[in-house]
Amino acid sequence: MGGGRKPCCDKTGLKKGPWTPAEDLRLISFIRMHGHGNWRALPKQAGLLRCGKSCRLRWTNYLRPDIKRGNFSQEEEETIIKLHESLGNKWSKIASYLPGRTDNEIKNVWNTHLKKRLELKEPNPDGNESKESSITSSSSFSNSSVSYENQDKEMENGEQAHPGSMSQSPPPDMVIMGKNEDPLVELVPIEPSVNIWEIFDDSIDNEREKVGDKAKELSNSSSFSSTTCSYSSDVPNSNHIDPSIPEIILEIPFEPNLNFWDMLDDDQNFFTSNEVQICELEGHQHSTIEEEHNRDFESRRWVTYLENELGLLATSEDNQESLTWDATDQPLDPCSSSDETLWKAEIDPVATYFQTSPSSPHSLSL
DNA sequence: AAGACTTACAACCGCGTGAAA
DNA sequence: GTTTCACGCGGTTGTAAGTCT
Repeated sequence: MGGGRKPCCDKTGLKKGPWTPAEDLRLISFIRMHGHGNWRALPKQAGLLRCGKSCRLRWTNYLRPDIKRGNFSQEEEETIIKLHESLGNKWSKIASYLPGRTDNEIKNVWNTHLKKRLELKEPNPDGNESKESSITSSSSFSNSSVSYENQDKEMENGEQAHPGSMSQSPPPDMVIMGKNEDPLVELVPIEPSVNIWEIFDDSIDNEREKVGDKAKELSNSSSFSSTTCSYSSDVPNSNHIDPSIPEIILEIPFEPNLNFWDMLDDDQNFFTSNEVQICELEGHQHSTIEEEHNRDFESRRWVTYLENELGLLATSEDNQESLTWDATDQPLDPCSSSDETLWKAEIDPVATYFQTSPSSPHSLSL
């Protein structure tokens, strides 16, 4: 055969540029349901107008559940510097020593911060680096830092780190860095990540629980997210699509202006405020357990709302069948009285969130 | 206040490589 | 053994956001 290298895919008609929330959602839900055994075929199966490469990149660099977002710690930066000394520009190799960090992210950090810092340091090795290093460690991620703190507190309150992240890693608060053969063995703290999977997991798992035979396997835990553990093992890495898993990702219209990332980024505030309103309406007290309960509830409702906004709920009969959990099944939560109206009324002001710019994870770092 | 400039990072592109046919 | 396919990697680019003047 031969004839030179073929392009990775037929680019005609394919979308390029920033991903929209709808695309993200579609990709996430598809991978969540079917895994990503074949990136080339994935966009077609998922109904995405992207090439497989683009999907893979988006997933591995941004949407993967074990991505740790936010600023690089001093330890991480030092690790990168050391590893770069010995490995050079082997970003993926370096990334393998930094759980939750992607090669792309590390590459960017190196090119934007660390390289410059080292260049600055070299002529004056005695110079104090603390000032420079603070550029990356503290400059641009205040919001996510706050979220980390919140999550830390939540975990102190007994909630486990999201099991979907770092599923292959040692205990969530600390991991042994480095492989056996490598001299670079360090302990690097792993911060819990701001994780949209806490939302997606819950909603999607709920759907599976309610419509599929897999339900019983998944729903035997009393805690909210513990059934969603070990994402990476949860996602089948094969081409096989389990016919028993209901298809729920089919008809998401592309809405480039939806900005659910902002909401996700802001979910602390967002959910809290709505939580307060709803619970005030319904006379709930704010015990810790109830807060968790309510937040989970709001998360689910928000996803429902999002799906509704995206047209996911009402586009195909099949989908509808599998997506009626919020309307036909028993309430998801004691707080829920199936008052979609109330929910929409509460949420509508937030809909303005959806109408600004295309989604950008930047907001995480602002 | 507005334009210019800089920074940070998501995304794209092309190539290398291993597996399968 | 050769060819093709698919994936992953590293370099580069585009652009939004932030800062400076």
